[in-house]
Amino acid sequence: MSRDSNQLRSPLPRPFYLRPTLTVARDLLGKYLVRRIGGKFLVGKIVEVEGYLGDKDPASHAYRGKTKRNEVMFKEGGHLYVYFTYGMHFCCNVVTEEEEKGRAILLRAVEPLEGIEVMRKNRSFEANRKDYWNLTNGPAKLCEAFGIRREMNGIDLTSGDLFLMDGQTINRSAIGTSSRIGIKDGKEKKWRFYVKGTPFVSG
DNA sequence: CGACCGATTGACT
DNA sequence: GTCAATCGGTCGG
Repeated sequence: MSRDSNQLRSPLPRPFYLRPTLTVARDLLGKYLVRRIGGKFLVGKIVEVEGYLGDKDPASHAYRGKTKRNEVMFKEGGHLYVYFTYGMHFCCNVVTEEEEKGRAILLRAVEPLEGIEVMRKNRSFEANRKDYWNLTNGPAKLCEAFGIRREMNGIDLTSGDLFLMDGQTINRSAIGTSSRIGIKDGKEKKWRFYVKGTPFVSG
């Protein structure tokens, strides 16, 4: 990472998130997910996301309206929605568009760039493991690597110590599109986006 | 209230 | 390829 990008470690501004969800989803590819812990940083380049479109989308947690569990999805864009699933895993989403839309983007995979030793510790990797793409190539894996847990549900990504920042521009031709993974309803919607040709995507 | 099951992962046949 | 882990949300009675 260059010195310049170190100096530009500031959150993406609110308007970035207040746009159509699928536009934001494609634009998230190449952006950096950053967590500051004391003076140190965990950084990963986003390489895979999925859009979930609220009441338009039977696969979305927000499909049937606001509940205690999904209320964060109805906040203004730029907040973090963390949910608990399968009795043991956390996954995180970026809320998009204006308040009450219930739309969000699931972060499915990042490429580790900085703070890899901390990520290995958070993921309980054995010292001899060389397959470090397995640190963050799944929605629950990246949450574990970054230490994202229940108590971070609802935080504002435009201020504070967990945020997204500008990163690399991904050419349109380098973006792959597919059905979303792990859902039953809404398979016909091609709302998964990923960077082609990297070993850091899930699956 | 009980039964079912999930935007997953890792271990194992 | 199959399957258990593990628990809170959701839905039917």
